[in-house]
Order: sequence, then C-alpha cells, then structure tokens
Amino acid sequence: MDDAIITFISSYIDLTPDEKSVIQAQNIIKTYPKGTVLLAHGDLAQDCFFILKGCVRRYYIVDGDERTTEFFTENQGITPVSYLTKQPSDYYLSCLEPCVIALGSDERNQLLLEKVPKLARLIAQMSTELLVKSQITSDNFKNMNPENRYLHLLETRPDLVARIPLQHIATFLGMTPVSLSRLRKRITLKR
Amino acid sequence: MDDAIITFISSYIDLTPDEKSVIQAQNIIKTYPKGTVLLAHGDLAQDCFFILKGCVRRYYIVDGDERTTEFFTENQGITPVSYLTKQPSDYYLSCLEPCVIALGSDERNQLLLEKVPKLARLIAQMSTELLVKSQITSDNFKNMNPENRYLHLLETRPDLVARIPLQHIATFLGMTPVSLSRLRKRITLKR
DNA sequence: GCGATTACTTAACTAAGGTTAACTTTTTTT
DNA sequence: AAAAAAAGTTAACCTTAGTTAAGTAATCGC
Repeated sequence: MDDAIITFISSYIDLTPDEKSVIQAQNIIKTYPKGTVLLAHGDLAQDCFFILKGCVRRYYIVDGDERTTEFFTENQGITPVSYLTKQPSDYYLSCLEPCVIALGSDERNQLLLEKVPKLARLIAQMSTELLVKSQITSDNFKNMNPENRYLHLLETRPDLVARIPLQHIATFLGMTPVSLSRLRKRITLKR
Repeated sequence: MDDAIITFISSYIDLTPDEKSVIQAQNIIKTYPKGTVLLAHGDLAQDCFFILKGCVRRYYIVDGDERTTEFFTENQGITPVSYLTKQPSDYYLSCLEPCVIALGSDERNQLLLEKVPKLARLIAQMSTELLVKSQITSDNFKNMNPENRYLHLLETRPDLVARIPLQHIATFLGMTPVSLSRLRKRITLKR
C-alpha cells in the first residue's frame, strides 16, 4: 500500500532509490472509517489528500440538502480550494467507504520539493491535466441533459455507479434521487 | 493598449524595465473582426490568447446546435485544451465582437520564460487561480437550477448579460433561448 | 434609409424533473 | 436474528424546460 504513491509518481517522472526513500519518509498515511468528515464547511483545510484506498465525496449543503459535486477514488489527489486559498471551506469532504489516505501539508510538501526538485515537473503536469479534465467535464455537464449525463457516467465511470449510493450519484448528476430512480426505469423500459 | 499585458503581469509580479521591454518585444497583437473563428472543431491550436479588447465565446456543436460553455472578455487568457494536449480541438472559439488579442505560441512562451524566469511564478499562480475558479464555477452550476443560474449570472457578471446575445447566454446557462426568454418574463412578473 | 437577416418573444403542446408521501428493500446495529 | 435506520422505488400531482411555429423587434450591410 505504501508503494502506491511511489508507483503513481514514477508513472510521471523517474525516481532514484534515494528520492524514493525521501518521499517514503515524508509520507504520512492514515486510515479513516466510513463516514469520516475530512473537511467540513467553515474549516480551514490543513492538508491535501491522496487516496490509496476507498472513496471520498465532495458535497455542499444547499437549503439543508446535500449536493454532491465530485467523487474521488484510488490514486486520485484532492487539493481542497480551502487548502489553496487559506479561506474557510464552502464544501465538505467525507469518506463514503473506509479509506486509506496519504496526507500532504504545506510544510512537508515544501520540504519534499526542496529535496526532490523534479517533483515540480510532476506538479505542473498534474495541474495541467486537472485543468483540462475539469474543463472537459464541466463542458460535458452543460451540454447534456440529466438522462444523457447518466448514460455518459455509465460509459465513462461504471465503477462509480456500482459502488456509490444512488442518492449521491443523483445529485452529482444534477437531479434528485427520485428523478434518477424514475429515469433508470424509463431507460430499462426503452430497450 | 500594448501596455495592458504589462499592467496585467505587473499585478502579479514586479518587472524591471528590461523585463518589460523583453515582454513587449515578444508580444504579438492582432485584431480580428466580429465573427472570426480563432479555433474550429478539429483544428490543432497553435496559440494561446490574451484578450485586450472584445469578447470571445467557446462553444460546441451538439446535434447541429451551438452550445456555449464559456465567455472570455478583457484581461482574460484563453488556453485551449488543444494547445495543451496537441490533440484536435473539440470546440470552437470565435469573436462575438471585434477583438484585439495578444497571441502566445509554444516557441515564444518558451523564450519568454528563459529570458524572464520569474514568469514561472505568474504561471503557477494563474494556474491555481484558474483551477479554483473552474471548480467553484462548475460546482455552482451543478448546485443551481436554470432560474438560479440566471439570477446568479446577473449578480456576478451583469456585463455579460448586457453585451452578449441572449441565445448564447441561454445555452451557457444550460437551457434553450426560448426557455430563457420565458424565464425572464416569469421573473419580472414575480416582482 | 431600406431590405434582409438575425435576435427575441410569445403561445400551444409535449416531455421531463421537482415534491411529497407511502411503501419496499437493503444495510447496519445491537 | 430482530429491530432500527438508511436507501431505493413508485405514484400522484405540480412546475418547469424542450419543441415547433408564428410573429415582433432590433441590427447589419449596402
């Protein structure tokens, strides 16, 4: 499990054994039971996260209802807006499953960057990837109606539909759980 | 007008007179008449853009209809996904108004970075800002229905509603022009 | 300034999503 | 294993968005 981070980083840049051990040494890994709130509305995020095992959900509370906007699973990083801006968080992060997560703080990330300068390239590349993905995802969302969003999710991330309660999938797709349930029925009747 | 870029960069980092002239020298500025397509579906983007004057629209063609996903106005940069990925573009960029735009190519950006290394910090900071904005914007879109999206746009970017044809505002908000027209009437009747 | 084009509005109709509440199924807890 | 809680489904009703088409207003090009 500890090696997952090294494996991940190595898929972007080559690491010497020395660099690997520096990274290992800085690597703080924690496990959280299902339901743990990693970040709450109003909190100042102290860490960014890298998911080794499990699933984390990002959500807002709007008029008393939870509205999910993102899911994160194995080998995905989470950099909270609050971590970047140092402002209180607008949203929540919580574990949908028992999770194993690597933590990064400002200080330790700073230290890592000094000891392994080539990580800067990784960060630049990941930022670009994230920006591209985020643009494509939000454009797709705008260009589709709820039904097509669901069909698209089934194609692109069937794993999410399988492992996550439908009520969260529903708000993630911009609709209510009742609508998703009805929509699913409509689709199965069609074919 | 030429100074707009220097002014913009200076709001992030301090520039020496020398650095300013290096940037000025590399600065290629072009004017485009209204309706010019800066990037078409299938094109490989050669440049990224910085809008000095005017308004650019990003849109897709879905089932024969244009679906707008973003507007760019004065002092905003446009980095096409195609520019980053070197893959054919999925979307179009076109000028909604006569535009004055600064162009950046890979080669010239590379050269600029070598001559003015502190620009790297600007780029890093802008990337972060972009990512944060993009996350907040797309979360907001998910959390609102069409009516609230329109009201929110009126509050946050009234300039767009004033200067851009409603048909494009409509698809940008995820609905049809007919719906937006009806919705506007509904709102005015309410108050 | 006039004709042509484009943008916007309105109306009628259809389809889909929101809301509430009852009910069933599944999961969790003890 | 039983009870409690949570998740999912279904139905009825209401509101809103999509569609098509016609009509009005605004803008553009010559």
